[in-house]
Amino acid sequence: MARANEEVEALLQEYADLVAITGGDAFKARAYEKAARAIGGHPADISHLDADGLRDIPNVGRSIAEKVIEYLRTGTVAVVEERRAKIPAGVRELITIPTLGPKKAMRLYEDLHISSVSELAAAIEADALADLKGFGEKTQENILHGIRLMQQAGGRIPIHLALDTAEEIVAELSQVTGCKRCTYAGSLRRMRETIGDIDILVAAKRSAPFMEALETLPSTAEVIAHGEKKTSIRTTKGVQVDLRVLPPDSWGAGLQYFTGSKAHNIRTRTIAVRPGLKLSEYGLFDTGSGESVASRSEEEVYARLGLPWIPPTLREDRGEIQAAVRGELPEVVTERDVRGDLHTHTDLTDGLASLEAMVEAAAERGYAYYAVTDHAPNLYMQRMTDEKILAQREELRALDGAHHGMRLLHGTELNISAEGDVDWPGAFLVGFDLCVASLHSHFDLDRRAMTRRLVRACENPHVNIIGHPTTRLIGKRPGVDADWDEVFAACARTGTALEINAQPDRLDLCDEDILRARQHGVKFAVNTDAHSVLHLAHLRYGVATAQRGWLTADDVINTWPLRRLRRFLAKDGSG
DNA sequence: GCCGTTTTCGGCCCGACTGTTTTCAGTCG
Repeated sequence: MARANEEVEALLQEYADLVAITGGDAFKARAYEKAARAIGGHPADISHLDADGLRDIPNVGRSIAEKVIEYLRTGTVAVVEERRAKIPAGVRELITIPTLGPKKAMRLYEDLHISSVSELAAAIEADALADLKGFGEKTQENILHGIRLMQQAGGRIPIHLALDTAEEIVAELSQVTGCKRCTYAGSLRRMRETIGDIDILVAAKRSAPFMEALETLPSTAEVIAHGEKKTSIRTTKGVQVDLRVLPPDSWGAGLQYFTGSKAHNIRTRTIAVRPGLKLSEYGLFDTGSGESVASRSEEEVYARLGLPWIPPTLREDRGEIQAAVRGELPEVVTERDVRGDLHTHTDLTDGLASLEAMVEAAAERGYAYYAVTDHAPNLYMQRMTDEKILAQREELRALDGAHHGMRLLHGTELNISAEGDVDWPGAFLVGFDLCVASLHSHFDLDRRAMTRRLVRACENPHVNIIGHPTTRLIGKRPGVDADWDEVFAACARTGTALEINAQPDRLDLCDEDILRARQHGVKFAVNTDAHSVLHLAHLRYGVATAQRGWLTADDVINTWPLRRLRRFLAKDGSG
């Protein structure tokens, strides 16, 4: 993804927030939000576009195009700077607290001069909000709860941001003379859903050129520590990056060591002890002679311990070592196994790209099939109608097979009501090739009602996949409360797949839920829920999550040949 | 601020929930 697109997206979103906070025209704020999203999701690099080219992007008009040009030329936009001068950055941070929007943020700032999340938390603790209009007891409670949720993320960053940063740095350091190997390790290589800091490893004889290269990158804001073996920096986005340079002969041992997890490493080191070996980041050594017996590659190190190579996504000490010893490691699903995406949107509802553009992009990924699943009518803001979705079906049928023979499936994303019903009657639903059904409201039902609701959705003969099942947003919203074992059992019983939603802020189901669901014999669908062409590439995060849940290709319905998938979708027991 | 037109102005993502201001503003999906 072009960096300029992301920068401009962030800038326009910031301006939209500032307009909303300062009480500007709500439609103006929304116009900037829409433009931000459109530019962020635009497949081409905007830094090569002129004003006319920019205006060809939907929701970008003359005024915004001018501001983008101003930004690309000078690095700033005057009107944004003006608003920034009026509103401290911390005030904008306030609206990231769930249940706290621009109006309340502005009141807190104007009346109490609160301009950071920590100040707000302190003010509530000190009962300083008592006389403030609109901040009753319950509101304060909700805000504190929201702050706690944010703090639980604990400064960890979402995986996709970490991966983008890491890949850029790896690309840079790989160019440095003397670089034998370079990659990222740590929780990022294990593809955990959030990342604390980024570990980069280099294999080279001399470390200094790499340390210097890292310190002088344009994205480096601060050098935290500088040494011969390890250097730590903080990027302009506030992410800590640790670089370690290893002797080329230690590459495998170092990679294994720095990939972790800590618990996995403790187990591997313990295994080494019995045959008289010692495992460190420099190699596997014979305790008696001190001689290295393996270190060049991870495969070699694991093999010398009597283990097969273990995929990084499994290295969490969740039984992978024991499984490896027994020769029962799962052959985890890979991105290459996935034959199609079964949950995607177009600009008929809230997607950014046309049906044709999405289909073309999907075909370029080499998919054998692809489902379009726009929102159904009960998500009122999307204004779906029978006519619109049927017209889309016609359009889709006309495109079917036109791109590298990729087959198109017409679907929809239904809304599961509080009672567990979905949008259309069965007679209409039967016309779809597949139906995803998801929760979009009523997240706070009690456990029994929520469980019943989800089970009822599974029992609907037209519902094939439960989309983003827990509806959590990482660092923002916890998943809904349900008796998941009962839901998983219902999925297995009814032939309803559970989605592994690959959006990096969802990753829903999460790895641990997948492990549990798998015990019930549930099948899964790894879907991107793409709202733009670029989102199709988020599949990697969903696949990694599936791997962390120990899934094989056989567990994942969208790795299956179309014929087998269709039998599953028929939901009549033949799948 | 964007868009489409009924072309320079009026509509734009609608409806529900929540808490509180007891008649509705703020937030969310």
